[in-house]
Amino acid sequence: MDKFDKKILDILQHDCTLAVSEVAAQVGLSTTPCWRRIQAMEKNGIIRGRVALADPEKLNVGLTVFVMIKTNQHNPQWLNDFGQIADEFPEIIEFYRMSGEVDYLLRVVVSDMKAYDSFYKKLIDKANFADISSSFAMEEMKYTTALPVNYL
Amino acid sequence: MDKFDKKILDILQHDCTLAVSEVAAQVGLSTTPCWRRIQAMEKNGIIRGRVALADPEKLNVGLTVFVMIKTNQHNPQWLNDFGQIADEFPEIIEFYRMSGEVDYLLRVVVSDMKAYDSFYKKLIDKANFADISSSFAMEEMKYTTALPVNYL
DNA sequence: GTTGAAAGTGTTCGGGG
DNA sequence: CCCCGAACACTTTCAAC
Repeated sequence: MDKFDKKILDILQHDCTLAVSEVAAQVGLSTTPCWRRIQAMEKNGIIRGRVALADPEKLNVGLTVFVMIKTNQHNPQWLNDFGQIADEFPEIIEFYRMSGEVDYLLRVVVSDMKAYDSFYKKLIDKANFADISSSFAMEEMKYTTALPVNYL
Repeated sequence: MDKFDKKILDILQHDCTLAVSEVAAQVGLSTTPCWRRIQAMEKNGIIRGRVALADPEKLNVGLTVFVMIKTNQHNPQWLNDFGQIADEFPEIIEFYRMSGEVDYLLRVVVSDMKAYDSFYKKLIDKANFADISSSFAMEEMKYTTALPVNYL
């Protein structure tokens, strides 16, 4: 991972529709080596994939809710079960196991409060929690899928 | 947004490297109308862009921290200033204005605890907070950029 | 909506320095 | 690392149904 790879990755993390020749020009390489570097990063998994990003408002999922969950069943079985449940809900787009007070944190996207209530009921119907609390996002100030490349 | 558009969008949200002909086959359309639908969704902003996704571990930003912030300056000026500060930090990849107890929530990615401490110091140096607390993610159970298409 | 086809562009590699 | 170049695939349109 030299500076060329970092630049290439930074560009592609913001826009992957660019032609390889265009990327090459921006980083100061010719097409062939630039293309080879991209191939390499795809092969070794640095680049996980390329996806289209959709507009939440236009998809009618403008409400983001963070759900903090505490459990009293701290075993692999429960964790595994809950992981599968989370996979079934397309509304759950992020899901972390946490340290500290809260055991799990979810980011959920729905259309509105009513839809969230409906989601909430479905969720607690499927899994058992010691405690669950919801925090509502009023505004998305920043959202990027581009990871910083300067910790290397 | 009929069922064809939903299917197309769902596919592209998971993989946008597919050829239009491939997408068309999967949704049960021929290439031309499928291509037209994609163009339309790009034009009206349903599709915001196409990006490459990178692997956090391999980029050395495997530690996700959620930062909960309270302020005592509830005015547009402070909000605007803080928004600009957040933009300057590539470690801040998500940033929400919240309702309830917490005023703002950040998702921050860094390499390790030491790097987070360094980030933390830089952050509180630039902005003034009434209260700030950090929650650390132990494990990323689920992360997807694909929004659900069934709230339409 | 469909098919088929043409033209332009980018990819994906060879082989050269 | 650079350049050249050729084969191929895909995109992008158009015309006709």
